[in-house]
Amino acid sequence: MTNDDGYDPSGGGADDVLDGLTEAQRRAVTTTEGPLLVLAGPGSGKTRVITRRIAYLVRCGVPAWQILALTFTNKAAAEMKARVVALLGEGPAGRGLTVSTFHALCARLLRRFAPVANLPGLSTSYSIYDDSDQLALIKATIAALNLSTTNFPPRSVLSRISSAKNDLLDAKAFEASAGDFASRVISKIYAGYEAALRKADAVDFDDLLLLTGRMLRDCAPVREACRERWSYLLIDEYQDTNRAQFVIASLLAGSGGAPTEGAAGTKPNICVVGDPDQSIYGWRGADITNILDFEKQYPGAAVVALGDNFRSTEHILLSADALIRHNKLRKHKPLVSFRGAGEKVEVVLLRDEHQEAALVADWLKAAKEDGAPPLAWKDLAVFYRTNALSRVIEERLRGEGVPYRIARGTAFYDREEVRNALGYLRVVANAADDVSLARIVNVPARGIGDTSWDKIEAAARREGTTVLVMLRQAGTVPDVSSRAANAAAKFVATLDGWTGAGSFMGADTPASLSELVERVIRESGLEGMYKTAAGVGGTGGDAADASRVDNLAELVSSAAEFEAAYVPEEDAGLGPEGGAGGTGVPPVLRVGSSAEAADTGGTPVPPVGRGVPPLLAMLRAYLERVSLVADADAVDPAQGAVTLMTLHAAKGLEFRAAALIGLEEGCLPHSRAQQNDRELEEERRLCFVGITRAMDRLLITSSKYRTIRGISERTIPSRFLDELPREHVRVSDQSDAFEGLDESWGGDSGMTGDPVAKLRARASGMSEAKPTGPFADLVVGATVRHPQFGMGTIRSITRGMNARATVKFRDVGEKTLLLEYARLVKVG
DNA sequence: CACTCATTCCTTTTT
DNA sequence: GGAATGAGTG
Repeated sequence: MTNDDGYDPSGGGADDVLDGLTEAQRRAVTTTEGPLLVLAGPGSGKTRVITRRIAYLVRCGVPAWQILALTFTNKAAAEMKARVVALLGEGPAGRGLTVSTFHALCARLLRRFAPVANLPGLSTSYSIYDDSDQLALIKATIAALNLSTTNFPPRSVLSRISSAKNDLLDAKAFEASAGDFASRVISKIYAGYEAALRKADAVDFDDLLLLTGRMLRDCAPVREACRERWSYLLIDEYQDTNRAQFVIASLLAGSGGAPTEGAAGTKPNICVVGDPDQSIYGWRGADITNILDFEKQYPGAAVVALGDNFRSTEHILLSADALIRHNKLRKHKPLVSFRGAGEKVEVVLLRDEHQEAALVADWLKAAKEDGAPPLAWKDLAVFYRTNALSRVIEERLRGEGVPYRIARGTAFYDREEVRNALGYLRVVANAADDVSLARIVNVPARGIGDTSWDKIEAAARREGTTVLVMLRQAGTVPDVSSRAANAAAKFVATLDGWTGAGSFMGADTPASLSELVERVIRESGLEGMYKTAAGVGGTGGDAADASRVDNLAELVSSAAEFEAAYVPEEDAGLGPEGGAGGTGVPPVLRVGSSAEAADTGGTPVPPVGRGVPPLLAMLRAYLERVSLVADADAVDPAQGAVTLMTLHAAKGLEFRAAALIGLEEGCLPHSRAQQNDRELEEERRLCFVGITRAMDRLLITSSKYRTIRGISERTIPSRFLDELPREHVRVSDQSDAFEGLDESWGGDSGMTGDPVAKLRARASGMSEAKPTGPFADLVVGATVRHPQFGMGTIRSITRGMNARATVKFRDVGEKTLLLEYARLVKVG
């Protein structure tokens, strides 16, 4: 992006990097020494400050390789790097600068230091498991423990484990903290899952952080090597860091993660940038106190607040400001617009989601035309809380011929066909990777079905070896049919053909990465499988399958591209440009160069590349890369279409005009996020993020009825609508427009009182009334008896068709019951 | 062993 | 309303 105005990269002094910055921005850039907290409000030029700061450091004589900048997304990292290069020029000045995501940095540190740091079950060719791999593994673990997936749903077990890892709790620590029965069982699953990961020489996303944090904490030589390499640390989106990331940052910075005391005397050059008001990943383990307590952790830290907003007009910004002021757990910082008053925010109440979609479509068209000059489709966006809301909008936009794209669309590397191909590649790179093997062993169907697999897998477990080893001797496994054994032999032979039986040498071994990928796709039968499904020649086939074939071809080109850019020496070192030679650039991050490392008897490690066939090394690097690219990286509003996305995906982006839909209780404060103030305030921040994405125009809609899971339900307008100041918003009620003239005909300017207030009052009055109809005596808090489960208390209840209640039973825990069948009896 | 039909279960998801 | 499992049949 180049909204960085007229800066001339050819200039040489440090001062030109400051051109055009405000006073506060300037302070954030030039306060280079010691800890610094930058509170960057929305649209305050945060990215510009970060990139200028890096350029300023370099201009002041700091070697670029001493600077480490950490982000959350690859996109942010790439943009940051590009903008720094634009500031410094392509020359040697920026050489060795490390801009990386947390996860990518950790992946490389682990690959580099796993052997030194004594991390059992982790070699340099470890696999990185994503969500679906994790799910497969956790299911297998639950099954191996003879537990049922109904009592322990894999997804929720996984999320428990994930949050434990985010808090740096390993299975043992988790067990120690496990209070109730379910938690103790989960701690067993956790332990089994960990063992399985280590056995497969694999880590999950959370492990990347957990293991790196532990390595930095426990292994002084590695810690020292990192601290020696990087003396200037910069972290973006700090409000979204979790406990593990916090510890990693603290250890890298050199404060040891110890509050106040331990840091005495040291003044690490750590600069964190973020906005507590935009913290929206608490549910994923992000800990907002990391940023709120920064000054406690580093006493005497400099603080710069960037509140000047260059993005949104006044009405929009002040609406957002008024809203966020309702949060209690927050540090206030003033928001000031530099873009003039602009138009008021439009709040419209609609009858149902179809009317809402129609209005949004009309509004988008009008916003496009009304702009001066007229806007492009790509300047427009629609935001919603949950993905399910996009469907109706999509249908309408399609019907009206408005081009749109969904920011979530399955990422390239997430597609089934691509994941299958990558599964083969993972098995090639890591013969212990049983999860990937399970995925692909019978895709396409080659006669090794579930029964044979189970037997071979059980045999492998008995022998304490990997499934692939057992597959090689499938004939000797009892009860495996000769047909399956033959199929297994053929499969193994194909695999060996690609790897030269593990040697990666010999005439038949692919000479390049792209050739390997191509052969895997062809010889595995994947290509043939999808071609058949697509109907060769295109007749009668499925268009989706045709695109699968294309995607496989695309994978080959992605491998070729990677190969072209790949430099083995850089892979061995750290930092994309930490290359060999040059002016004082350390070629490789090395353990054992410091005094302390020598004290602890740290042995210098051989470079990673040593002894590894080049093709294998390249494959590992390639797989690491593709494992770490995520959906959000693909969000690129550069196309000629309206962007539809969740509020979470919208963070960090901006649009000339935006529509925020579904402002209803239960939808924008989401029903699952109203348990406590912390959750509710995060919902409010989510709304804040949505509002502050809009530059010129903002539409907010709320629908009186919404179809949720197939049934139409009466809604209550979101409390957040009440919190928007009426001097900055224009409210209109169109929900009755087609229901006759009895009420508020033409009353869309609020002459007869505020429609939001009226509706909210009316609806909440209704919900407070005594429930009627069946089960009227069952209210939240009531004590009930169940024929099997005994006594309990009602935690929550939903009425209407299929009425359910969640009941906390004294003996058997919480259960959700269908009232129609449960025969609950109220007691007392 | 593979494919099809029914039953279940639903937030958000930077890596 | 819909995707994503699991059971059951060919």
